[in-house]
Amino acid sequence: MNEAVVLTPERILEVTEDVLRRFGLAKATVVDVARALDVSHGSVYRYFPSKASLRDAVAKRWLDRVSAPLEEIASEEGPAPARLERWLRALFAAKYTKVCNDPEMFATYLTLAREARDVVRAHKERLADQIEHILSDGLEQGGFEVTDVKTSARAIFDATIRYHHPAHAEEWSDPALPARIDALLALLLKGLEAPKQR
Amino acid sequence: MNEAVVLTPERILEVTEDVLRRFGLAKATVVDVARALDVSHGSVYRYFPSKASLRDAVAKRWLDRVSAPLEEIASEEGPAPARLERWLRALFAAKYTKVCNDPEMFATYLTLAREARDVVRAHKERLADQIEHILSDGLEQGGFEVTDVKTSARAIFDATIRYHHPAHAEEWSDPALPARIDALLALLLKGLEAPKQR
DNA sequence: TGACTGACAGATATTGAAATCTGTCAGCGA
DNA sequence: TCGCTGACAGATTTCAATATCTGTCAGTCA
Repeated sequence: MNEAVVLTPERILEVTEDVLRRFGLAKATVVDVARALDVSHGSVYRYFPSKASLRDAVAKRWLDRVSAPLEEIASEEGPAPARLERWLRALFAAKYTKVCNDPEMFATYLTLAREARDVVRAHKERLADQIEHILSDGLEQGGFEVTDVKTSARAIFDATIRYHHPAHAEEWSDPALPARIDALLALLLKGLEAPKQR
Repeated sequence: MNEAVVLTPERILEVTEDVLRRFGLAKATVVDVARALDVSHGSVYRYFPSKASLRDAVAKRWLDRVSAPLEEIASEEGPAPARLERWLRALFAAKYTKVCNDPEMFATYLTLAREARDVVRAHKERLADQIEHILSDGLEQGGFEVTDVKTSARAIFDATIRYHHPAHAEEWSDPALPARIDALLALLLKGLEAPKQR
């Protein structure tokens, strides 16, 4: 199944994701991963110093797949308010889609992420930076009025946490979800908005 | 220790809290509670149909001790914006104080609350109603501009969830917490604010 | 009569011995 | 030389026997 290709971190990560999908987080062992790769488990330790570091790397891959497409939106041209709204909705949709399509895998990654605290911190910072970038554009364009871009970016991230943090995923099945998101986004965008007249 | 007083639901709840504090959630049994009350465990089942219902009642008591003082603030007189800010800060402070003073007991109640889903739902609704009341006052007074009071109340509740939902308690030790709260509240209050001039 | 007891059945938790896993490393083979 | 193997020690998990707990109810006692 796995041809005699060179062993690389990348290949180990791919196979690890596969093993996690088939065995589940609790059952998946380094020995399982090694078996799927047709090597001894000692070889895996040549590339990842511990099981924890392997798990961290898997978590990072997963989170990067979330933030990469958002980076696209953040660095687009055009009016910042609409772009911020699009960016936030994309973030919510990405998380929402993941839970709906494969709740089991979502739970796996959630537990993984809980343990990979540094990886998650970096991910959050990356997202906050993207918001910050949009806010900066909005300031220049005159559409936004904010005193401190960095602080406001964190505030936006925090204020929307209910719709992107996995701890609240259970409540995303609420049928009133779209309405609640609309209300929240309207409130936040109005809070950022520069006064129209004077 | 426990005199031959009549057995009441109230007394059972008090003693149950005590037992939870001493034994911890995992170890506390109905038999322990009965022993502390100097009755057989069968007697406890006369007042609470199951261990789950006893736990629910304990969770409710705990949550009521949070919402009662907030009710005070919500029904005060005076300008709504300042009152909303005070109400939210009181909510954050109540939760924050609980974690800091007795993290173990906080963890116990957190687990308890996770299982008492109906009780928690009612608690959240009660809080949202209080916000709604303040927003209504603000509408009348002309300080707030909102299209739907109920929806906006939910949005405020959701937007501040990071600072009152126990799932995020671990992150409340961030030294930048006060600054982040200030930024979030400023953003939200600006979002609710009625335009000053025309 | 009605609040309480205590023995009971079935469900759940604990425990300790056995199995498996993680992480290391000396040595093998290309 | 360099990547890999496989055996090993100590840590962790599993599993089945045992103990404890939950929820019930016929019966006691004030």
